[in-house]
Amino acid sequence: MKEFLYDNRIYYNPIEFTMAHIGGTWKIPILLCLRNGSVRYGDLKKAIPHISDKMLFTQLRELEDKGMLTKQAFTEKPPRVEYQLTEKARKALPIIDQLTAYGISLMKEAGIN
Amino acid sequence: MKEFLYDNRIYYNPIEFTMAHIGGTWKIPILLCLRNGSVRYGDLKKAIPHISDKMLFTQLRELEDKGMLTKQAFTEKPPRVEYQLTEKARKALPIIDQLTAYGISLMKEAGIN
DNA sequence: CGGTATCCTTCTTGATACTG
DNA sequence: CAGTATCAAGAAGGATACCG
Repeated sequence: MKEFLYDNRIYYNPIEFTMAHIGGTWKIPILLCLRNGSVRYGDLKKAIPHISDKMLFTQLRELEDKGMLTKQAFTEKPPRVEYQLTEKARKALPIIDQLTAYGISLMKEAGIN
Repeated sequence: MKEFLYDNRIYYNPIEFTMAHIGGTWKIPILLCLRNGSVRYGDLKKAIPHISDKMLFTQLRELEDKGMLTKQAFTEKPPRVEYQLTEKARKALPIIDQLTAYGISLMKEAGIN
C-alpha cells in the first residue's frame, strides 16, 4: 500500500482515510443522529450528550468539507439550519453498525452491563 | 446508550470501546500483519513502514492487555518473540476489511490513484 | 438560534538513546 | 533481537466568552 497526500496530510493506508471521515469522538454520533433525516443544530446538540458548541461546530464543518453532509439554512427569524447526510455518508452506516455490534460483544466479554 | 467506565476511562458508546481496541494509527496495521499467523517483533517492524520501536512496543502491549493478541517468547539466543491474534481479534478482521474497502471508495471519489 | 474565536490542558505520537 | 525510558512536539479536545 502506497502512502499519499491529501489536504496537507499524509495517509499511509485507506483506513486512515476512512477515519479522517468518520473517526474521532464525535463524528459517528453526529452521523447516527442524522440517519433518519434532517436535523437542526440545536437538536443535534440536545441529542448528543456532553458535546460542546465548539466540538459540534468544528465536527459539522469537517464533515461538510469532506462531503459527508450538507447544510440547509432557512432565512427565518429565529434562524433555522438543518443538516443531512450525503450518499457517501450513508454508505458508512452499515460499517458503523458493525463497529457498534463488535463493541457490544467486546463489552459483554469484558463484563460490562 | 448509557456511558460506562472501564480501565479508568469513560466511554460514551460501544464504538468508543471498539476504537480502544483497534483504533489509532498503528493497531490495525499490526493486526493485519498477524492475520496469516504468528509474526515476530522484528518482522512486524519491517512490515510496518515508519513505525518506531516505541510505537510498536506500546501498541503491542496495549493489544496484549486488551486480549487482542498473545505473545510467545522463546528462550533462545538471540531471543525470539512471536505474536499471534486471539479469536477476539479475528472477529474484527471482516470489519477492518470493510473499513479498508470504504476507504478505497472514498479515495476514488477524491481522485486519489 | 446558530454559530465563531481564544486560550489552555491533556492525550498521542515522534526522536533519541540505552539495556538484557 | 527485542525491548524500555525519557523528553519534547503536535493534535485533539474542553472552558469560556462573544456575535449576527
